[in-house]
Amino acid sequence: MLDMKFLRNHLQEVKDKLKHRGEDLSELEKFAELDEKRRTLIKETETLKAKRNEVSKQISVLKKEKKDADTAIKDMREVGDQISNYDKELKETEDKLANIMYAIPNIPHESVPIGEDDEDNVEVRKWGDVPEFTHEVKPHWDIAKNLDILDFERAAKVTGSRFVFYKGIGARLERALFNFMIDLHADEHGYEEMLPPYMVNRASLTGTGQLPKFEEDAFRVADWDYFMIPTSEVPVTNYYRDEIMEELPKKYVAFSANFRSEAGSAGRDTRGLIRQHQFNKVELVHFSKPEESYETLETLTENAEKVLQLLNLPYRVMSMCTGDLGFTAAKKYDIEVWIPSQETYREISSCSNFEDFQARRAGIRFRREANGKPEFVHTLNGSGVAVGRTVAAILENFQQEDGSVVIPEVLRPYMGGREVIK
RNA sequence: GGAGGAAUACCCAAGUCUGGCUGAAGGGGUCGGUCUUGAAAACCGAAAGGGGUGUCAAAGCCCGCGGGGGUUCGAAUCCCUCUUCCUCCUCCA
Repeated sequence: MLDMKFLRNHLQEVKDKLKHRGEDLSELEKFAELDEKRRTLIKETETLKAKRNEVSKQISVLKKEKKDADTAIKDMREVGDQISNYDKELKETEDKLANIMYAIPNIPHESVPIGEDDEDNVEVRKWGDVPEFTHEVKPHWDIAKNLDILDFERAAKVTGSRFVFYKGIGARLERALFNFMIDLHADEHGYEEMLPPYMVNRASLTGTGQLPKFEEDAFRVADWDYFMIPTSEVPVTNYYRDEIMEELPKKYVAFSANFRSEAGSAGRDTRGLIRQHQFNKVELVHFSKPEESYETLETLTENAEKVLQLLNLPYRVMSMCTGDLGFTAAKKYDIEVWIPSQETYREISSCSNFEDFQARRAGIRFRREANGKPEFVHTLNGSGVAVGRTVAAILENFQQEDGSVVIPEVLRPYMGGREVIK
């Protein structure tokens, strides 16, 4: 959510900055009028309330002195009716205004490249050498089927499409990966570890920006108004919702399963681990002071890259252009890992600075000085990294001609010393 | 699932029965000072306190005592409802 006062005073400027996002901004057109109406109504109702308070005190005095207060009481009865009329209209106006504010995307940072879609994203850096194979390159689902470590068919029977069973050494690989990632971030990068709830309430999803606009992307628990988390960003960021944080910066590494309906993705990545309704992810979440958040975004991204470097997986870092930023981010880097069977890089991590966009929605603040006014923190998060896609990348990048897969060295202690999956 | 109890500002905590200058006592904490080699403790002093409106800034005004609604001229206080936490019983990985 943007700052209403800022929007009021810089409406044209905001419009200019948002126009490259490619989002529907028609809601913004109604802002000025509703904002004006709101403030007019506030003035009117508050004038009446001040009067009522005044006269009520007088009534109290009259009664103590045993004088007649009937006229005043009668007058105030009418004033009370007027107040409730104004309040009703005010509430309607504020609800409309809130709907608009919740629907306006974040303002892109000045360093974000201007562009329409993923074609216009800018490569920031590239790491590692893309493997060259002398044998036929297989997709990870074929490799996994031969090794009997993933079972998509039975998952489809047991649940439905876009679910998977990890089996045997495949399950061990997944577990090894997220343990390795959590340990790296907790022990080497100084993150505090967290295991969050996998379901959250509506207020939490509104706080981080998934609601109200993107409800169709989430799995909702019937009869509860709880939602399965699409990322642990949601519970971890909302950990401090409606609080004034005493210590800043704070950073957490959280592991969770993530649940996404993938509405609108029908037909895309229908095979394999790339796009599942449920997948594991290690997530990095930062709460930072405003002036430090862009430095933090770089650190966060480097922390995520380190995972791929240690696993020896080739990747590139892309700066998302204005048209591909997503609703909530002011700036976003995607880390994309090389997937040999597709001869392309695929997103494995997304690192974003939301500035105060989420903090304003979620009411997360801090004090600069002991008695200072509370200010909104900046929130950031990034995958560190998506576990299922890492499994896919490992199977494909380290596949051997005989169908076996070499396990990256850093994972071997987590794999009971195994060097190869065969 | 059953029976009770509770929720007040950054934290603790009065006020609720008996509605009326209660931004809301009192502490803690914070800040400044005395003392001390330095600190702690003790003592002295001070400021501020969440949101909105307003403004260059402020003053002022409005809201505000877990959330929402109601009664009343007037609600922290009375009524309804929801949520969360605690105790006991029941159940349970």
